[in-house]
Amino acid sequence: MTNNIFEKLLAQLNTKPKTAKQEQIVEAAIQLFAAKGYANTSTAEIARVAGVSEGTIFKHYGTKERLLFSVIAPFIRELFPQLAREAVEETFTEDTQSLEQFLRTLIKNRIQFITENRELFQVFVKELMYREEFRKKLFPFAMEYVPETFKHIVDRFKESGELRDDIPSETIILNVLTFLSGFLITRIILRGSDTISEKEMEEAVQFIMEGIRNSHKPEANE
Amino acid sequence: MTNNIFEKLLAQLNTKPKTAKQEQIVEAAIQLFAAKGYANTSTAEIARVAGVSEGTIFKHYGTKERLLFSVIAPFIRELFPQLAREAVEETFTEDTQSLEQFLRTLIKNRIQFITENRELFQVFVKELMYREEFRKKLFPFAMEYVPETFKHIVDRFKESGELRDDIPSETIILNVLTFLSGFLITRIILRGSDTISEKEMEEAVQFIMEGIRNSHKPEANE
DNA sequence: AATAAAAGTAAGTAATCACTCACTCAAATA
DNA sequence: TATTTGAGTGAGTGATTACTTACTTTTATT
Repeated sequence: MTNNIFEKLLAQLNTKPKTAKQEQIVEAAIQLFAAKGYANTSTAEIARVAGVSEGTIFKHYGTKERLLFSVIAPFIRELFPQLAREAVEETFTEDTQSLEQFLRTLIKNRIQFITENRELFQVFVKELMYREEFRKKLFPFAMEYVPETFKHIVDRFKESGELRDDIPSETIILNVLTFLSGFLITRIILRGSDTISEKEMEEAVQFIMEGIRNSHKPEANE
Repeated sequence: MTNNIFEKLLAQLNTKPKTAKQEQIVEAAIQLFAAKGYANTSTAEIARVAGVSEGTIFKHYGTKERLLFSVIAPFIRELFPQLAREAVEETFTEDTQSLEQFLRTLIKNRIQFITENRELFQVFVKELMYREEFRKKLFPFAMEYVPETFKHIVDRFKESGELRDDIPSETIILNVLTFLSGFLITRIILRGSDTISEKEMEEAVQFIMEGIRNSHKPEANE
């Protein structure tokens, strides 16, 4: 059913020549879906906000659901493959010196992208929670590309001794991603921040790097 | 509008003598809200699953929204005040010996509670994302009780030298909560786990305690 | 047993939903 | 210039929505 729609949309992304009204529709849809959620937004309201007839929406997108995927798909394409390839390569060659610097740059890069596309991120996360088939499509996708790209970087930092080698690389990557998803969801969605301060990002990097234990003072001296 | 509904429900929680049909309604609502989301679940379907007339739902709860809050409110009451008071006191007196042990016990305690009430946790998180007024009610509530209760424990572990004292207690608590929310959301909601393994919990505790940096080997020896 | 109050029901209601259809119009093509 | 094509329209469509109302049944009180 919904299985191949997503893939088809991802494939035909660049071949789409949008009309002016189509752009108005997409813009209105993003805004309304982010604010009220997909299920609570009617096609009539989208048409009204877009300044377009309701029929026009269905002329172009066929169903309400296909409009949703047309809106989300480009965001996902930018979020993940870029994360896994371009952004990493860029960051990695730029600041090869230290793990902490690499992590800091990468995190700031992604946080900036997401805060710039806050509404899309909101729509994406909310629908991710409601749609199992959507998750099933995306998890292998994310769980293949992301660790694949990070694995050799993690391994390299292990060899340099900067990264602890008593924990499997997969576990390390998973834990960092877990913290980051918590960070983004609480800040962008729950708190509704439109920006995240340098200080808060720095605290996050610190936490990922060091945890909370005081490892500078000797422990067994009591 | 919805402002005092939540508080009223929280207040009158224990004074409610539920009938058999009321319990069937609540059970059906939890199940359906968790699976399909509040907005995608009709009162007709709840009535059908509960084996009850649709009118009975409105007899008892008045509106669909009040049914939702009747379902969520007890969960929140158990999740937060217990977290902030009973569970902490219990854990703290039980294992006063080490920070790591305290953290481990507390985390396992909360993870167990949430996995035991997975459906309610799903409903809670999803609605939290869609309802701003709901968040505004809950954030002060959580941000008052939780740090208040943890503050003196964190301070105590700082004094004992087990917890790093170069970071404000509030930041430490916030970072731990951020990781935990990410942990629970990705596992319970996105991955849909019905249980979380001992191993995975242990890895989470490790990450919170130590981060990812290798602090055992000397860094400046190259 | 009589009465009152509460619990439960089934058939409504108006409003709203996603979506369709017959149509116009403008621009490209022949 | 004649014709085709695709964008755009707006008044529909039946289905579904949350909720109401008039009524019956069950339970509690005296």
